[in-house]
Amino acid sequence: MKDVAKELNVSVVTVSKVLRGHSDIGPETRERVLRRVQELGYRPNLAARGLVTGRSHMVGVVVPELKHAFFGEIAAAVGSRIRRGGYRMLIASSEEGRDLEIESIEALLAHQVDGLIIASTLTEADRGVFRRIEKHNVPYVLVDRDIPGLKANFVGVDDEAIGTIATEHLIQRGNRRVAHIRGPETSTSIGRLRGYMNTMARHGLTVPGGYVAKVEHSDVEAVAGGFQAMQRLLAMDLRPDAVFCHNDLVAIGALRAILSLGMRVPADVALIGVANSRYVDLLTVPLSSIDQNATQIGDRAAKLLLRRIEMGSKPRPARILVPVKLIVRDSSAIPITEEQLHEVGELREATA
Amino acid sequence: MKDVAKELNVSVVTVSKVLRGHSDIGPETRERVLRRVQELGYRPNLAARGLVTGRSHMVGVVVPELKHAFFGEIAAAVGSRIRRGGYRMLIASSEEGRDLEIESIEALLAHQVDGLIIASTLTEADRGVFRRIEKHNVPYVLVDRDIPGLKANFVGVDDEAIGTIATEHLIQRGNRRVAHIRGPETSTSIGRLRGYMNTMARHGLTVPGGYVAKVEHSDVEAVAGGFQAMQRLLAMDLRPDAVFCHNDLVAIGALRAILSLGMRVPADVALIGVANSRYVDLLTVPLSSIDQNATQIGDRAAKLLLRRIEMGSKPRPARILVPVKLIVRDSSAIPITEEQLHEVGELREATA
DNA sequence: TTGAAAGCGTTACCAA
DNA sequence: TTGGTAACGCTTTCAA
Repeated sequence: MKDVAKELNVSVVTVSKVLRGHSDIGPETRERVLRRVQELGYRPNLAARGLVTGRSHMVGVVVPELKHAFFGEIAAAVGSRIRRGGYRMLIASSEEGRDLEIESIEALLAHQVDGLIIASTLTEADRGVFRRIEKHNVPYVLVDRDIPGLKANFVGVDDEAIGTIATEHLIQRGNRRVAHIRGPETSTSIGRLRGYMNTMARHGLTVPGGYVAKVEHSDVEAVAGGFQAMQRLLAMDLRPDAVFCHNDLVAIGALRAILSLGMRVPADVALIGVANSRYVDLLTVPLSSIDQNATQIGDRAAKLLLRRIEMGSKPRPARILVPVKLIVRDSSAIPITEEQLHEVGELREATA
Repeated sequence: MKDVAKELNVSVVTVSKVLRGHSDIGPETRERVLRRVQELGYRPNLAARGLVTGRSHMVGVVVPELKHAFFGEIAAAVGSRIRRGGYRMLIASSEEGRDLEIESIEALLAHQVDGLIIASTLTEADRGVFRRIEKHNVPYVLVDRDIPGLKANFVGVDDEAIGTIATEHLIQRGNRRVAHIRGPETSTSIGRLRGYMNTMARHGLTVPGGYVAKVEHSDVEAVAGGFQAMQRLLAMDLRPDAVFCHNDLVAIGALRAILSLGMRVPADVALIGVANSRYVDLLTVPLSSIDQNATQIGDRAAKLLLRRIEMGSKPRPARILVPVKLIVRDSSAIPITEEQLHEVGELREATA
C-alpha cells in the first residue's frame, strides 16, 4: 500500500479509501489508484485491517466430525452463505471430544473470529466455555445439537418431531409392536426418544421392557451397534414388527441383523432411519428415512449469525427449527391391505 | 496483555515473553504472570502477533465440494495434522467453479495464510494464480488433481495405477469385453483412462469403438450419467461383459441400468468403481471399488506443507503418490470356474 | 532479567 | 478532496 501511494504521489490514506470504496475521493485519483492496484494485483492485508477495525471477517465453525456427510453439508452451506457476506470459515473438528472442542473454540477466539457456529458435544456443565465466548463479545449459533439449560441461538431440527413422525408413520402402516433403537445421551437422541414415547402413548400402545435398545455411538461403530441391538430385539419373546432407528447407520446395522436371520424387511420387521444419507436408496432394501435438511440448517445458522455480527446489540436468542421430511422407501413401504388384495382379485377376474 | 502487565507491575514485554516460553525470565515473575493469565483466561491476539511475526498460523484449504465425502475426509485429515503443529484451517469451497476457486485463493492469501492446500479444478491456462501464490511466498500443495505442466508439490493417488489395477482385475476374473465409463477432462479421469487403455493393449485386447463412454460430471449428476452411459454400452452389438467405472456414483448408475434391463451383476456384466464410498458395500449388489485413501492424502499433504512452511527455502517440488487398494465385492466377484464346479460335484459324490 | 522504543499494515479521526 | 497522526495488540531489538 505504501508502495502504491509513493509511486502515485498520494498518501496511504487515499489508497486505503479508494480500496474501500470510500465516497470522498476525486474520480481521477480513484482511477489512477485503481489501475495501479490492479496491475500489481495488490490486496490489503486483512489481518492488519482486522486489528484496527475489530473485524476479522472470519467465522469459526466447530463440528464433531468433518468427514461426516451431515456436518460436511452444514459446513458447505455455511461457507456458501457467509462468503456472500465477505466472510470466510475458520474450521475445526472436535473429533467428538470435549477437550478438543473447548480447545478449538479457544483457538478460534484467539484468531479473532467475528462469530462462531458450533455443533457441540458439550453439556450444560461446560457452560463456562460459552460464558467465555460471550465475554469476547462474539455471537455464536449452536447447530444440530442444543445444550439444555443454555440460552443460546440454536438452529436445528425438532428432534421430538422426528421421533413423532417416524413412529406415527410406522403405526399408520399397521405396526403395533414398534421398538426404538436410540442413540447416546445427546439432546438429539433424547428428543427422538421422547417423540417415540409420546406417540406410542398417544396411540395407547405399550412399550414393553427392552423395546428401547441403545447404541453408544452414533458414528462409525453405529452399524455394529445397530446390528447387536437388533439381535437383542429379535431375541425377545414379543418380537417387534417395526423399529425406528436413531439414524441410518443404526438402521443399516439393524437391516443386516434381520436379513442375516432370514427374515424379511418390511414384511417381518419394518425399518426407518434418520438422516436420509446418500446411497440409502440403493441398499438391498431401500431404506426409509427422515431427511434433516443439513443444507438449510447451515444456511439459516449462517444467516442468523451474520445478522448478529452486524447488529452489535444482543437481542434474545433465536431458536430456529427447520422442517424435516419423511422419505418412505421399501423398508417401511405401506403394506397391501386385504381390501386391496381383493380389489386386485376382482380386477383379475374382470380382465380374465 | 497491557492489563495483566499493569496489574503485576511488569512490562508487556515481560508478559509476552512468559507467554511464549521465552527463556530469560525470573521464575518468580513467570509464576505470577502465568497465574494471572490463567485466572483471566487471557489469550494473545493471534492476528496482532501475525502482523509482527509474519506467521498467521492458518493454512488455507480449497476444495471443490466440501459436502463430498472424499474432500471432507481430506479436510479432516489436514485439520487433524496441522492442529498438532499449532495451525488452523481456513477453508473455502470452489463449488467446482474456476472463478470461485481463483477468488477463494486470493481471499485466503489476503487473510495471510501461511500455506495452501488445493484440490484444484484449474488447468494449465490458469497458472497465473499459482504465480501469484509464489509471489506471496506462500508454499502450496496440490491434492487429488494435478495440473499438467505445473511444477508444484502434489499429493494424490496414481490414477493410471487405478486404471491399471481395475482393468487388470476384470481381465483376471475372465472378462475380455471390458469397457470403460470415463469422467470429465481432468488429470484424474485422463489417468484412469490411460491405465485402462494400456492394460487392455498389454493383454492384446481390442477396445471397440464406443467402449469408452463418457460422463460429463463426476458429482451429483454422475449417477444419471452412469445410467445413460451404461444404456448406450448395453445397446451395442458387442455388449461388454465388464465395465470399469470412473467412480462409485457412475458405477451405481451403471448398476441400475443393468438391473433395470433384467440382467445380472456380475454374471452378465461385472462392475467396478473408484472411491470405495461409504455404503457401497451395502448396495443391492455390493460394489467392488478402489479405495483412494483420502485420509492419507490429507495427512501427507499437510505434513509436506508444514515442512515447506517451516523451511523457508524452496526445494524442488515433491510428488507423493499414496497407495490405493482394490476392494473386491460381489459386483466383480471371481466367478466359479468349471473345474471348481467339478470339484464341488466330486465332493458331493464323495460325501453322498 | 527486565523494559523502552520501534514497527508490523491497516484504518479512524480530524485538520487542512 | 486529501493527508498527518495515532492507534490496533503484539513482537523484536537493544540498552539498562
